[in-house]
Amino acid sequence: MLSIGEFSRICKVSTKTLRYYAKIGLITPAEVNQENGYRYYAIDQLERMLFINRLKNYQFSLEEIKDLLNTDKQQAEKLLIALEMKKATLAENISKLENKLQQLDADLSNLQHGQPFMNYLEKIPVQIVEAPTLTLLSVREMVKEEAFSQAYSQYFGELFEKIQREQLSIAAPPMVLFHSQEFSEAGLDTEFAIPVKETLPGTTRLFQPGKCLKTRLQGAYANLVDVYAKQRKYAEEAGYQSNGALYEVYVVDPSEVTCENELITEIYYPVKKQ
Amino acid sequence: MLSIGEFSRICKVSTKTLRYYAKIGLITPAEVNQENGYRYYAIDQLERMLFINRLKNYQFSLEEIKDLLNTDKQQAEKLLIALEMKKATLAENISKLENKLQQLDADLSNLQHGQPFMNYLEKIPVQIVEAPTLTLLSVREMVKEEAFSQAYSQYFGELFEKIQREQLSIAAPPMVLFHSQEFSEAGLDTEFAIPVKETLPGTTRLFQPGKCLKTRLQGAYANLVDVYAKQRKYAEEAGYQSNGALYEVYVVDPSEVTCENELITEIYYPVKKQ
DNA sequence: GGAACAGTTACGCCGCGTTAGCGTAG
DNA sequence: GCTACGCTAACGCGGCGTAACTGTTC
Repeated sequence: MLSIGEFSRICKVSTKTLRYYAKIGLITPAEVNQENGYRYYAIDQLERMLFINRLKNYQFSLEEIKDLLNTDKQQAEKLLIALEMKKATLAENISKLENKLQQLDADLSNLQHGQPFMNYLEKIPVQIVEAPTLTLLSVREMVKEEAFSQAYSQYFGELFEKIQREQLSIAAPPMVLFHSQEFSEAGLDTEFAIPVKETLPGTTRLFQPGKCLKTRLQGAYANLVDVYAKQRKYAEEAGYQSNGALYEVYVVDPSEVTCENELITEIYYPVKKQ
Repeated sequence: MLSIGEFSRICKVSTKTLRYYAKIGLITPAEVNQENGYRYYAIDQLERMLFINRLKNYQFSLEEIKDLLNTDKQQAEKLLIALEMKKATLAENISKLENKLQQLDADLSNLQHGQPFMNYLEKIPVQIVEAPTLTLLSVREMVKEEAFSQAYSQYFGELFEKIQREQLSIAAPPMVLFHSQEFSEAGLDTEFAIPVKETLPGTTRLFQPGKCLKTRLQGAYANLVDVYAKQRKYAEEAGYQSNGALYEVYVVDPSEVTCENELITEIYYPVKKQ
């Protein structure tokens, strides 16, 4: 039998943590002295504790670990699935962090070349254009932000299939319209669209954005927010106001690009004079 | 002037978050209506908000961000330093995660080949050996766990320098002795040592571990804990008890290795019969 | 007059660390 | 009798989300 301190030293887990784990039922000492409440752990419990540490390392929550430990029997199966899921999310986290690191690096080199970090809004160019009228083949759905990239591939996949089936011809790169500019938990009212040359009543629709603020963005989608802000600011200063759904044109397809810096996106913000 | 909702939509920041930021003084609305308490933000504040988002993305805490925003004047300098530090910690985090991913993958493939994940303790081999007597050149310091790898390079660097200066000859790979097996905030009482052939009174010391449990570990240091546990268990079952400082021999130098799997470490646990 | 928006206060989340105040083992 | 170790209970942390209830704007 090991006292909580001894157990703590061997596993490199603080006594506070051990008491906490006992409280939440993750690992309870093999024996508790009834008189003084002292906890005593069996040597065999080391294994359980190490297992907990390992899973914790893999970013499992204590709740998940408890669950995995409690399904004693066919854990092999369940554990395997859980590990594979964790592996996926871990890999995802890593790639997100790598993107951030890349961006940070870009910002750093800007700064080192004397570019003022804070004035980037000034440098985003905005044009006023008469946007071309288009015929769109589209689907419109409520999409949550975190599910956007998944929705993107799904809906454009469907649209491209339809284009092939109906033997339509593509007139311009794919685009997305945001009908609500709300930022709510329900997600955004989003229309995925591909401009086509043909007009099929009931299937395609006419899109006439009219006068727009237009910005061409090179680089990661994380910079889109900057463009939105810049366009808002520009509109305010030039006496324009919003006139319809904001839309983006994906000039370079994200799936055909190795580095985010190669992405090119055009942002259109329909406006009218106040 | 933008209402909190409009501001929220443009920056993609929830209103709850905006109110929270106002409370902690990170970004306070340009104007607050005295009658109804409504917050109104200036278009110019977009820039500050985007800056906050960017830094948050780079893993700055709100406290740090506040600090960076408040040093208005020479922020360029300060910002640069802060960004470079963040870059370093970010890179470090990424590599830690990559190590975890690698380990997870190893565990997964073990599982898929029918190796029971939970029984790894059984598979760690323990020998009983009469450990050789050595002459050590060493430094002994209190080291916190998180600072171990830094201390490792620092102290072994000093020791190697000394060996060159004094023209000593190395007798065996470097090793580390843990005199306290306590796991406390003060750190561990750690002795970094290199076995040498010469004996210099007052400089080197004799080390006679005697009978030891010995385990050779191939792979990441994260697995060391498993070995400690296994040796404890083995000792208990075989009727041994601890007899002096546990020590590790770094057969393969961690700085000369690209992949953690190539590491080889020997763990010695001095014991005597009960 | 109702929907959508605004406000406040208070509590919850995770995974412990940190007092504070006390009893116990060796 | 001292020191190291053990106990409990309560609060704190970061960064908000959520709930509950109320008031305001359009």
